[in-house]
Amino acid sequence: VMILRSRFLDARRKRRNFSKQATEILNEYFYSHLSNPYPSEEAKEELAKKCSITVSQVSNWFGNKRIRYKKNIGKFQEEANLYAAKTAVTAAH
Amino acid sequence: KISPSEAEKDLNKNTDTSTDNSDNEAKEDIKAENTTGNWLTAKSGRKKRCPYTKHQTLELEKEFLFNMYLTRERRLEISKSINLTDRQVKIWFQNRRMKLKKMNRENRIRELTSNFNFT
DNA sequence: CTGCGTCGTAAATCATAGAC
DNA sequence: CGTCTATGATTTACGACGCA
Repeated sequence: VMILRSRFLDARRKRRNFSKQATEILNEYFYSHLSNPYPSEEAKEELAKKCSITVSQVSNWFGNKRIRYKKNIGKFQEEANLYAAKTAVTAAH
Repeated sequence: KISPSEAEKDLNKNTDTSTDNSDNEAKEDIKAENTTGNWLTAKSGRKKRCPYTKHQTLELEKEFLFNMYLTRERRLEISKSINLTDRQVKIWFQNRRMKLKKMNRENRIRELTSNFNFT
């Protein structure tokens, strides 16, 4: 038990990139709210749950995303189009 | 409760309702200028972030251990001794308290999670 | 009105996972 | 495998708001 416990606690120490699904969900929200990409506390909680990460991590992600997007919109254009198309389809039905 | 920092956002807010249905066509114009809203408005005249030295951080950290809140006098002494403005010291303590709060929050959650998994 | 408190964030910087 | 860059986290600095 202690071994499992320490393993669990250690695992938490190393930063891992988020899963592809999590990033997918975060990006969907970001690009579908591009005019005001500031999720409310409630929205953050929901995103955190869906992504299996913490609310703080959601905040970090949006903070990083906003500043990096702003710093180089061109670099994100492809990604933006991709998610725009995706949400358009979703919205369509 | 709804209040938290809504003010700043209000400044950038736009009428979403208009975005939903939108009558496309002229979209391109709107898009080109407005897709990103005004949220990228840069903050003006802000001092550039300047990482503190190890010594400065250590002194601040030591003082924080002694007391989380500073009197004006103590703040002045410290700022002078480590060559920071007293405003910087004030803000450092504010940020440090927020950091502590966050750490406590995380520890609490972690403990609950641990119990769930191992007891 | 002053003045310091929290809260949420911008922006720069740090650390290192991971892509190549 | 060693280099780098992208990515998540942390560190300064404020603006907006609160309370005494």
